Amino acid sequence: MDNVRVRFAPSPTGALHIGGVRTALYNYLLARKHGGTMILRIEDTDQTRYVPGAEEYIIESLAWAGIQIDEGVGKGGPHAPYRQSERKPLYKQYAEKLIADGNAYYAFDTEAELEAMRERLKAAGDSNQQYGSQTRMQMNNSLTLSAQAVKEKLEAGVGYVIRLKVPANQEIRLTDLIRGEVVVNSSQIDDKVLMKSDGMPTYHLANVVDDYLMKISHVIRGEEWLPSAPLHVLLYEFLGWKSAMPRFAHLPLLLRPDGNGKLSKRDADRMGFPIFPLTWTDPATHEVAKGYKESGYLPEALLNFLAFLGWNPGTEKEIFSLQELIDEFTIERIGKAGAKFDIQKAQWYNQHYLRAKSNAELAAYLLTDLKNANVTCDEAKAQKIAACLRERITFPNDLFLQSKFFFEAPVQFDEQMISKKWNAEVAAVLAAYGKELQSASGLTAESAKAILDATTAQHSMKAGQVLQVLRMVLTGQGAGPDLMMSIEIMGGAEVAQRIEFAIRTITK
RNA sequence: GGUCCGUUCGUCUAGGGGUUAGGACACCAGAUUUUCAUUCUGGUAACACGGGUUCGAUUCCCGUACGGACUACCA
Repeated sequence: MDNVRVRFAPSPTGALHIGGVRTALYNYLLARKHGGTMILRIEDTDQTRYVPGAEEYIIESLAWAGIQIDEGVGKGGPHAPYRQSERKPLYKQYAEKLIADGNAYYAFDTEAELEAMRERLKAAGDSNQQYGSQTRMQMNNSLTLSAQAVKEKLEAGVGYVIRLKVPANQEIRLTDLIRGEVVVNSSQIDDKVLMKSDGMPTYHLANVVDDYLMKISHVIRGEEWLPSAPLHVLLYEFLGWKSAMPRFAHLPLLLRPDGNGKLSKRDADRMGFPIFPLTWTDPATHEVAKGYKESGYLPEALLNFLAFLGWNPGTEKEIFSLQELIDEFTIERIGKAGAKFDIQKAQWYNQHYLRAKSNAELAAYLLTDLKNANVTCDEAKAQKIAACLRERITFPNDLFLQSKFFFEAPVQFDEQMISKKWNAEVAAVLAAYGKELQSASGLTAESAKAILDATTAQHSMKAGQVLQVLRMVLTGQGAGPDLMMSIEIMGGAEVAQRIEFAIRTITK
């Protein structure tokens, strides 16, 4: 496959949905696999829905995820500009060519007239109330008006749109790389607006024109576009670009985890997982939606997870680096059915990639959190903590959460545990152990254990009899990482102090 | 409603005319771990339904059901 040119073409109406990230990823994988070009085009033809900051957000999100753009907004390239609003003057000539060829027409219908038409058809029991071959001759357009009248309206500045004149009863075929051949009868397609009354093209015209001009080889987009794909095919035909038409691949949708339907922000909020790659603050409502990044997801984990939502290599391997994904990716192996979004699997991937990191890398996460909490800790200690916590974490932040007891001595102890396990004998052993540790030099997990064994033996006990209490005394918790390692990290003096405090508060 | 798309364990999926229908996540159990977690071992669990075609269908075809997308001067 040579000259693969793909585009990710979001519209800046808000934060980038996680499904959009997957669409971008698949585009990117195909581009990289074939040494092609990944283009970012911003489809901002709807000026009323423009959200400030959305474009920057999209660019930052892709950058964070590791999806690199070769050409496009924020990057430039031979087909600049890549923002459709800036390409506005370009589109009209194509619409006019369509009119000149008799494939499109001016329409002057007001909103009320359109509404009236739909009502009329509905009342007549018509199954589809569309502006098309059945209805266009009853409407207010350049097909029904005299050339003179049209000219006058245009000159008078009467608002108009340009509509595609979709032929009646004609089979339109397209080959979708994922779904095979799709056939639609043109009578099902309405006379779509190509140019809006504000002079902007609609998505349909803009995307076809731009894909052609930008020499796009593959259009990989969500399944929600499949119904309008035949319309796009028609446009390529009318514009005389049939031979240059890109190949289509309509991706299965990302579905909500429970029940059915497209994954939405509401579902994500309700179930407590992010829907956006980066934290997004809605400029209008100031509502904040936490992102994957801020929630502690690693980009490599997210990408691996996303890649497998609708695609798989056909082998049993599930862990893929971005490069491996690139090497293995093929459109043919993309599934047809929608995929329910399973956040647990995402967490599993995250845990996996987190564990693959070195203690030094994990320590860096911990140190950052510690610093934000105004807790001082040296690198060596942080690395030791990372080492004993690394098997227990899903997110970087867990390191901080689970290591709190290292920096903060417990102030109260579980009543149940005390009443069950605490007695004078245990207190005596603990007191003796604390004393031993205080004087022990070069304390390690091994020596801490040896001393514990010796101390308990002196009291005719076994280590197991006091370990749970010891953990409670030292950490305030009933469960946690290896206690002897924890003691090594805390140091003899600190341990002794905590034991002393516990004896004082519990026996009182 | 209409059009289009889809349907293998709870979830992501592999597979494909004859298989003990495979893996992963999740879940459950056992082992290890003094705890929890990890790790290891094992387990529960699926071809939506009905007709064809065929010696044989989960796989191919047709229906049905169910689900989804679309049906704007939104993308």
